[in-house]
Amino acid sequence: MSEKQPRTRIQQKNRELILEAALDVFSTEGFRGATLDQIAAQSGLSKPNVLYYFSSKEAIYTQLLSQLLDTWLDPLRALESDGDPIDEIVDYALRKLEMSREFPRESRLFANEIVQGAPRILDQIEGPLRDLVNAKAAVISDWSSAGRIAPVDPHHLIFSIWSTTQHYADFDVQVRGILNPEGESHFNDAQTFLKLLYTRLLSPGAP
Amino acid sequence: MSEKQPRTRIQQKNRELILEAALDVFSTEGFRGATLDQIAAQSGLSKPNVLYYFSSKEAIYTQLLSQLLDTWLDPLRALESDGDPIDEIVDYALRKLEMSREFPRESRLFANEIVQGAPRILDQIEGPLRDLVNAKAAVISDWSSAGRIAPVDPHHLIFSIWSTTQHYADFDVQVRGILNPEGESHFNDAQTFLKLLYTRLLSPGAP
DNA sequence: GTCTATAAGGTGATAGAC
DNA sequence: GTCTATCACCTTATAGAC
Repeated sequence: MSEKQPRTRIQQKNRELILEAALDVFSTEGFRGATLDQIAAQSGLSKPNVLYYFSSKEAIYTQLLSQLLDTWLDPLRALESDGDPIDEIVDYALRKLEMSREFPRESRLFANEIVQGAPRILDQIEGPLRDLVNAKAAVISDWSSAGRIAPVDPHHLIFSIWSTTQHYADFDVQVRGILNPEGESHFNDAQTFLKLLYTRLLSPGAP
Repeated sequence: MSEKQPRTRIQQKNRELILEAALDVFSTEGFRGATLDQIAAQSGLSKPNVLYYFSSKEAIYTQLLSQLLDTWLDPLRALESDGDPIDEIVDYALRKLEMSREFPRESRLFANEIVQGAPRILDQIEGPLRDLVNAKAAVISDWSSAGRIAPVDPHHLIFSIWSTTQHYADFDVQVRGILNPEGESHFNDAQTFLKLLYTRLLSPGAP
């Protein structure tokens, strides 16, 4: 079902070179916009050589997507039902923001895929992702019922955390174009803002 | 500087047919992913005929982009300094959400463009968009200083409104894949959530 | 394992008849 | 204004020498 297993050290190394280059190219050009020429040039290998390690352009892309989705959901998996509710949710948002800072290419790869209708990853969304989200939404819902956080729609809360945090990776060009920072990072301000946003939203005693 | 002016009624009609079809195709495939064949088929015209009305594929795309950016910013322009601060900001968010509901293709067109580095619209972002955002951020900042809303970073507040609202258009496939609605709309829940989110964020008396 | 050469099909754009 | 035919280029993928 998966790609052939790498055997030698050089095979392993070259496969990683290709995936690293492909992440660069696919994340900024999308699947259709990327070319094997670009990936080959970026990886330092020849085009036929790239196709020696992966059977097709699509094989590289789907390999990237599937191995990334797992890591991408780690922050949500880490949301625990036995912690302090507001801390758990705020920390989740901050972990997601940290992912946008550290792995913007991965975020944009997913963004490209989803904006274009998720033709190659829809199954994963309606399966594993959906289940995980529903499980965590139930946890949040319990906190809400118990009065430990202000009443809130758990699914839309999760969507808002995704969108506000991934925005700093996916729309990075726009954010920087507006804030016009000469190299300085806006992530600290974003962090402060998001902490405030979700603390105020969830603190009990709101309407 | 712009395209040739349409003269006859049939020219006007065909140009609109093409732009409408192009919006469909570009918004789901991105610039590189879209083909003239698709646009021609979708518009009901032949491929050479499409190129009779627009000099190139790129001409269609840039025409779409520039005429859309203007409408896209209308909700922000409508934010007035002499209204009730919280109402103004919440209403702005709701207007943006309404745009996502009514014009998801336009939202995705921009999303595709920005995620891929905004190669054809960066000037507009660093120019008119930046100026408008800074002007409105100043208004919000004044409200904050006057104690009429809780202290908040105005730029990141605007970013969060963009991201949370456009998410329902740009990541529509994901949202529906998770909520799994059999045709029923989730926009009402989104509306309730966003109203809550920004009301709680901005109500004076928060930490 | 890596290369050059090339096949095979797609794609943007133009020519020229009507 | 619209069509058919077609060019020139790009892109994925394979063949086969080394």
